[in-house]
Amino acid sequence: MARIPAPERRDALVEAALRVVSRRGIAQATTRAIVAEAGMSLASFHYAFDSRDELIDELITTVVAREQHAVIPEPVPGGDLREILEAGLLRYFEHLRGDPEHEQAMLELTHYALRSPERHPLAVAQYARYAELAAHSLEIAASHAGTTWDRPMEQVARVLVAFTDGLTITWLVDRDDDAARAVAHAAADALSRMAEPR
Amino acid sequence: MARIPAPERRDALVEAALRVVSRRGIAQATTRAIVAEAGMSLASFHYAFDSRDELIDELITTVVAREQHAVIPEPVPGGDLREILEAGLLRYFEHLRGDPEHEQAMLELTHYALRSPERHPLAVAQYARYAELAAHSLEIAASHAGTTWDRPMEQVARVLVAFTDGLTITWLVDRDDDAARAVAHAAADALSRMAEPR
DNA sequence: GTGCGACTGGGACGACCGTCCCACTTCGGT
DNA sequence: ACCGAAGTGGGACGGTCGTCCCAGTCGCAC
Repeated sequence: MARIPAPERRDALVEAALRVVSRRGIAQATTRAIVAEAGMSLASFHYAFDSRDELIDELITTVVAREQHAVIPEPVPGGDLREILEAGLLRYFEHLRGDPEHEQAMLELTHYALRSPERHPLAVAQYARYAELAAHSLEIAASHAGTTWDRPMEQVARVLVAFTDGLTITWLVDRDDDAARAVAHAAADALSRMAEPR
Repeated sequence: MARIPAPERRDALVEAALRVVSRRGIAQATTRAIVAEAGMSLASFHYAFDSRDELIDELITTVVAREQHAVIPEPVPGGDLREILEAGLLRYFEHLRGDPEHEQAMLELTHYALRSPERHPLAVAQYARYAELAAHSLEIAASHAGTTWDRPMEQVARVLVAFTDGLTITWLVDRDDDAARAVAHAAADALSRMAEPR
């Protein structure tokens, strides 16, 4: 096997772990499965990481830091706030449809982190990151629509995160595209009513 | 040990399994942990069930059939539709706050079912049940408010389920009561705009 | 009361888990 | 050229998992 410095091997293992979690779930993401996915031997795993827990923690941290599927990157030309928000939510939905396993993996990682006190902060950080991305999108949306949020943006962002999450889980279960679009429509409606014309 | 007929033992094991899953997560719901919770010996498990998978399947089926935390059981006297819906969502939120582990367990069971093709229908049935309960609540709400839904109720119910789920996960992560109430408010707002005066 | 089917308990099985050990190979600095 | 550090591979460890076996015990129909 090619000789790879430990730091690079850590990265490769994290990527392999993400693929395994996405494809088979976190319960199946054993050291052996991850190592096989990365094409390494078992010893290389514990040369790069002290433990599986350490890898999972780094996986969550990495994937959260990388998260960028901003809900509203490009505004609808000439649209009002509600239309811009809905377009953003639909854009997220298309992202979800394109890679359902990734969002499923993110959700599983959240629940995994939620189960142990020392990992709970990772889940909190994950959703704080979501809220940050949501706030950024909302800022752009309001600016393009010429409106101002009628309460602290963090609160609006939290609502958007909740709506997005609800859309995700329900669609992952029933794969009902029309229903998901209805959720996006309703969510955009509710959010747009949290703003006032500037 | 007391002699218990197999059918009753099945029930007791399902109840014990639910407690274990709620308290420690489905990954920790091993045959030994469940049997210890139920105060039985390991052999009794496989006398009542062919396999752990069979128990988990029955656990999901049972707990879904029992699910009843209707979102809007009692209408607000004199309130309009939006207020009734918000009161119902807040009622659900109080239920969630009272037993967070149960909702966390339900979510974990969903993700567990989602991971194997033969169990996927269980998750679909779970969310179909949620939608059924939601539809029932919406029916009551609309009737008390003197309004009619402007689209098939199943669609409105699906949106309510998504909103409820989003509220649940985000609150389970950050335990932010005010944020959850804001989600309830926004969700009620969006839903109420899917109805017209009768 | 006796027999037979229902139920119980303890112990064992093979498989798989995370982790570790150690002899070996390769590489970069001198 | 060499030497220590860095990286590699295979195999083994103890532990836990789901499952199974079997000798034993209970309760009920006759």
